[in-house]
Amino acid sequence: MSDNQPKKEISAIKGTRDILPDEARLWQIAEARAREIFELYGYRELRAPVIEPTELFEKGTGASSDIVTKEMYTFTDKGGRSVTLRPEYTPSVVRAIIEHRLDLQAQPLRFYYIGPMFRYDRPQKGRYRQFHQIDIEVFGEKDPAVDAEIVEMAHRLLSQLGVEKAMTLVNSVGCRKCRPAYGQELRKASMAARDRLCPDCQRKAELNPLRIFDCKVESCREVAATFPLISDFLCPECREHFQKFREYLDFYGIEHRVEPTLVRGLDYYTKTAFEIVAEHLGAQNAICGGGRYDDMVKEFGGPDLCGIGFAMGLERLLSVARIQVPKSSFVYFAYLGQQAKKDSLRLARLLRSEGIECLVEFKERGMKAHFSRANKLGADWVLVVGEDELKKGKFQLKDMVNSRQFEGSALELVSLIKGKKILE
RNA sequence: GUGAGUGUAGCUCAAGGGUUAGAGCACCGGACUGUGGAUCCGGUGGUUGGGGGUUCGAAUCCCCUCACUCACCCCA
Repeated sequence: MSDNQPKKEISAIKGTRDILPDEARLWQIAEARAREIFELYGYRELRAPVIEPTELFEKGTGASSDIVTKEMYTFTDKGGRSVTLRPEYTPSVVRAIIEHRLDLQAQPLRFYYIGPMFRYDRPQKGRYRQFHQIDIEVFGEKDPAVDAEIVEMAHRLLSQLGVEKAMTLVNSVGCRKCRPAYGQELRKASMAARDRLCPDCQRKAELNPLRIFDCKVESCREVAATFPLISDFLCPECREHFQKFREYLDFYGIEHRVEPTLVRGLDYYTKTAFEIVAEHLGAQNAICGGGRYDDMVKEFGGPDLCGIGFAMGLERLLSVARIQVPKSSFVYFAYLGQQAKKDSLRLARLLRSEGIECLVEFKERGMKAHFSRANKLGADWVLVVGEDELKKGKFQLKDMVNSRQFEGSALELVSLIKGKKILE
């Protein structure tokens, strides 16, 4: 035991942070808007645990994905089970559907959830180890109209939160019938051009040729321009689905750009993949990402139930949102003496039961100090409780914004405060 | 995991080898014992991220380490 260890202050662990009250207010508003909007479209909240068996993600997210291979918070619990803090939400919902036979309910099923996710990444702007997602999923609806509807719903939320210049990128990644052929062709092309690629892309040619498309090196871009595109390989069914999806987007008046190289990092997507990107977010500019995953439920041993959904990153969303915080108003009690303190406490109970926020501080102060304090705290009203008031049963109420003062009984002042609240 | 940048008071920043590391804001108190914001005065607050080295002398120069930030990778 060494006693000269450098004293180290305990701080939040890397990639996590505290959301202090001023900021938490913005979170509350954003979350409330999301819930309101999703409920308008028939979505209902489904809360799954933060912690799940590790195999859920190995199977669902994909054993070869970056998330599973190097970004999961995985540990062994006291019972010897391997458990993981969820890095994403979709596999949990799929698990819940199968476990509770939710597929027996009338379809389509629509769920939403808001909560923390965990990924052991190196933190940077817009990327944290504990981050928060707004997640929605629809099960049992094959019609591409629903693909467009969730994009439209995402845009409604963004516009409610004052997010401007959000660009929608769309693609179809095909299905198990048509995608493999494309993968082979792309690999063939990239391997053939290997010696003209940068070292980084030479590695990608073997591991994930799709990533060569977003290399910034000019020579790589030239090479990549000659590569085949998924759009030329889509089977008739996928092609039609993608076309209808885009028709519905046009129907909704949602501007979008086809991004033939948009694949998303998760293995399970089929057909539709999309992303919404925003400005001023730095390198991590995707504010929302989603797509269709028609095979996942079945692969988990469940019924043949198609799915589609998206996730929005709350941290990223809030960094581009412009949220008006409604002004709250409260009454500060300026009392003089022990008796008045108790009367203040009693009056505050009355006002609170009328829905009025009250603050009675326990430290005794002079009248000047009370007002000074009330001003600093941003009180809208100061209720003066002193000997004179107690004798008369009438109190002085000062409007701190207009510097006007009123006198009245407790009930008269209640209606005065409530009346003003309604006017605002 | 790789690379770069930054670490001085709660916050924003000075001091660039030379007394006891300063200022503004914030906080607490006073001028002002029944009425706020302004002004003035005073006060609390620092092992200069941590450790080692060079030097008569280190916040300052060197090495190590930690933290934060941004980027790569990947993604929300």
